[in-house]
Amino acid sequence: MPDATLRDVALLAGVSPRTVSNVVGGYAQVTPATRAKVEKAIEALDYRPNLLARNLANGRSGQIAVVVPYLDTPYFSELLQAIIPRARERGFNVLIDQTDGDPEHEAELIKRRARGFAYDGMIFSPLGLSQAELAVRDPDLPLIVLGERESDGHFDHVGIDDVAASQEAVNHLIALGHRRIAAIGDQPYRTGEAAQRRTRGYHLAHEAAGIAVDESLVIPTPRFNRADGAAAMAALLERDDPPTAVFAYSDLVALGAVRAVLQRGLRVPEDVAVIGYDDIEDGRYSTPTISTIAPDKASIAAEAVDRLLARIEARAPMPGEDVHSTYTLVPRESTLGRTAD
Amino acid sequence: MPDATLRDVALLAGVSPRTVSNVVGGYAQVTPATRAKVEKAIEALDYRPNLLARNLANGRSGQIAVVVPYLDTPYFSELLQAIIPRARERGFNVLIDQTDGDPEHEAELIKRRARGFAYDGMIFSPLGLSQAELAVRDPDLPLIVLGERESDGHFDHVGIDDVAASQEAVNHLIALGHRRIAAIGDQPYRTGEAAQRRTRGYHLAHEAAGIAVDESLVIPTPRFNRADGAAAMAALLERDDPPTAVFAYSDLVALGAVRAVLQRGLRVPEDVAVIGYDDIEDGRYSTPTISTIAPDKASIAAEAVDRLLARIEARAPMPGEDVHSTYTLVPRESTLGRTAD
DNA sequence: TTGAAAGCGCTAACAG
DNA sequence: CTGTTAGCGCTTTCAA
Repeated sequence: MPDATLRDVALLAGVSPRTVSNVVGGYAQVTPATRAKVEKAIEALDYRPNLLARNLANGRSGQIAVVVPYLDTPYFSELLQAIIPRARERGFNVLIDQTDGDPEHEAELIKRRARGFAYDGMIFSPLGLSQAELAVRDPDLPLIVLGERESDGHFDHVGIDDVAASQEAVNHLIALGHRRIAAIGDQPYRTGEAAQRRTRGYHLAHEAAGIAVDESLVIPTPRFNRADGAAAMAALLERDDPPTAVFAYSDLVALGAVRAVLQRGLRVPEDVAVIGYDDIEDGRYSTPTISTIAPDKASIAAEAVDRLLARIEARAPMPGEDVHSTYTLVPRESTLGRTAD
Repeated sequence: MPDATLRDVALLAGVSPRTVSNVVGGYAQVTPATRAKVEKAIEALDYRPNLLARNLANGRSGQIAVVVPYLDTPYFSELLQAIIPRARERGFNVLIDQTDGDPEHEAELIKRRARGFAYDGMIFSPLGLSQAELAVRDPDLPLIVLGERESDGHFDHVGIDDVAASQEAVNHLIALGHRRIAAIGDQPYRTGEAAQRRTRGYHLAHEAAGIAVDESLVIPTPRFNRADGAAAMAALLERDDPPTAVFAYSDLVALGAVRAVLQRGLRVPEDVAVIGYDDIEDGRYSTPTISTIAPDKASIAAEAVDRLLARIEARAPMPGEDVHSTYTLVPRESTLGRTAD
C-alpha cells in the first residue's frame, strides 16, 4: 500500500488536515486530547511527512550547499566535519559539491542556481574565482564565502587574517635565527588571492625584521599538495645557496617539502626548518611533526553556518560583513626539533 | 518581482503549460517553431524551473545520500571524491552525512527515512552496525552497503574481499622473512565485522605458512586512526619480544605505528616493517612511504552509484548481490626499505 | 483551537 | 504535437 498522507491521518483521527499539520509541525497550540488522537492515528498508519511536499509549500528545501575545491584535501574535509553537525543541529541537511578549483564550475554554481532551488543557501570556498567573477552570482542566493578574500558587501566572508598569520609564521622562523627563508606555494597568475596574501605576509615579516627578500626563494606551485611541495623543495635543494627554512602555504605542501628534504638524506629542522599552514591531522603525526598556523576550524564552521541561516531566515538581502576568525601559531618538531615528549 | 513560473512562460509564449514543460524537460517532441517561441519567453522572463515543485510532482528528489562514519578520514573523503562526480554525471546531487560510527545514529538513518524523502536512495558505509541491526532498515529505501559485510539479499554490497586482501598483506611480510608479526586494529567487541575479517586473513596467512600465531600480538584498537596506531605500537615496543613486522588495519594506523617506531629511535623497516590498508594519499608521501592494500576506489564508487541508480529506476525491490571489487598489494618503503627512486 | 479551501509550481493522463 | 485538467502532499489564510 502507498504511504499514508496527512489527509489519511486526519480522516482516521476524525480531525481536519489542518490540525494534523499543526501537531506534526508544531505550528500552533493543540488540545492535549486532539493531539493524542492524532498521534494515535499517525502511529497506526505509520505516517511520515513527505518533505518534498512540505518544501514546496514552504518554498524552502531545508538544505544548504557547501562547495569546496577538493573534498579529499584534509583542511576541507576537517572543515566539513565541523559544518555538517552544526547545520544538522539547526535542522538543515548539507549538500556537498566539489569544483576541482575550476573557475567555470565555480561560477556556474553561484550564478544561476544551477541546481534550481535544491538548496536555500551556500557556503562557498572559491579557489579559482576572482573577486570580479564572484560578482556574477545570483543576488538572491544567500551566500557565505570562506577563505581569504574580502566581502564586496553583498555576502558574508569568514576566514582568518591570512596576511597577519603568514607574517607570524615567518616571524617564527626569523626568531629561530633563519635568514634565508623560502616560500612555497605562491600563485601569481591565479585569480584567487589566497596565495598572494601569504606572500604578502612573507614580505612584511622580512621588512619588519630588516631582512632583504631573495625573490628567487618565492616558489610558485600549481596546487597546494604534497607533490607540489616535494617538487619545489627538491628544486631548492639543487641550488648552490639553498634556504635554511621554508614557509609552506599549506601543511600538505609542508609535508611534501619535508619528504624531499629527508629523501636527500638531510634533516628537518637541523638542515631545513619547515612551517606549514592549516593544522591538519597529518601534521600532528608525521615525522617530524609539522609546525603550523592553526585556524580555529570549529569557530569558522559555526560562524559560517549561523550567518548563513540568519540570511536564509531573513528572506531578504543583508549587508555583508568580513568576519575574522582566530588562529594560533603551533610550533612543532619541524621548526623546533625533537623535544622531550 | 517574484520568480516567473512555468505558467507565466506559457502565457507569454501563447502556449499551454504542458508545452512549456515539454520544452524544459524534454519530455516529448516539440515543433521547432513552438520551441523557439517558448525559449524566447523563457529568456525574456529569466525563467528557472522550480525543482521543489518538480520533485513533488515526480515523487523523486533527484538526490542520493552517502553516509560514512568519518568525513575527515582520508579513505572516505577519497571515496566521496569519486562518488560525487559519478552521481552528478547521472543527474543526481549528493547529500552527505557522517555518523561517527555511532550505531544508533546509523540505525536511525536507514530505519525510518529520518529525513523524510529528501533522498531517493543511500550509499551506506556502516561501522558500528551489526548485520542484525542492518535488518531494521526501511525496506523501501534503495540501499547500497559499502565495506566488508555480506548482503542479506535485500541490498547490494560493494567492497573488496577483505579476508583475502589481509591474507595477502601478511603473506607479503612472511615472504620478506618475518615470523613475529603483530596485527593492530582488531575490534573483537565491535559489532562491525571489518576488523574481524582482517584478523581472519591474518590467521589464514599464518596457517598457510605453517607459522603459529602469538595471540598476544593481535592488538585491539578503539578506532582506526593515527593515535591508536601509535599507542598500540608503543606498547608493543615495550615488550621483551617485540614483533619485527606489523600488519596495520588501515594506513592511518600504519602511519601512527611508524611514528611510534621512529620516535623510539628505531628504523622502518629495518627494525620493524609496517604494512597498512586503504592506500590513502598520505601513505604515498610519508617517510617512509607506506606499503599497503589498495582497493580500487574508482570502481567501488562507480559500481555503488550505478547500482543504486538502477535500484531507484526500478522503483521496486531487487534481489541483493555481493560485488567484489578489485584491489592490489602495493609494496613501498615501509616494508621494502629505501629503494632507488 | 479547528475546519474549509486555496494554492505552492510542476508533471502527466486524457483527450483532440 | 499540444491543450485541458487533475493531482503530488503539505501549509496557511480566512472563518467559525
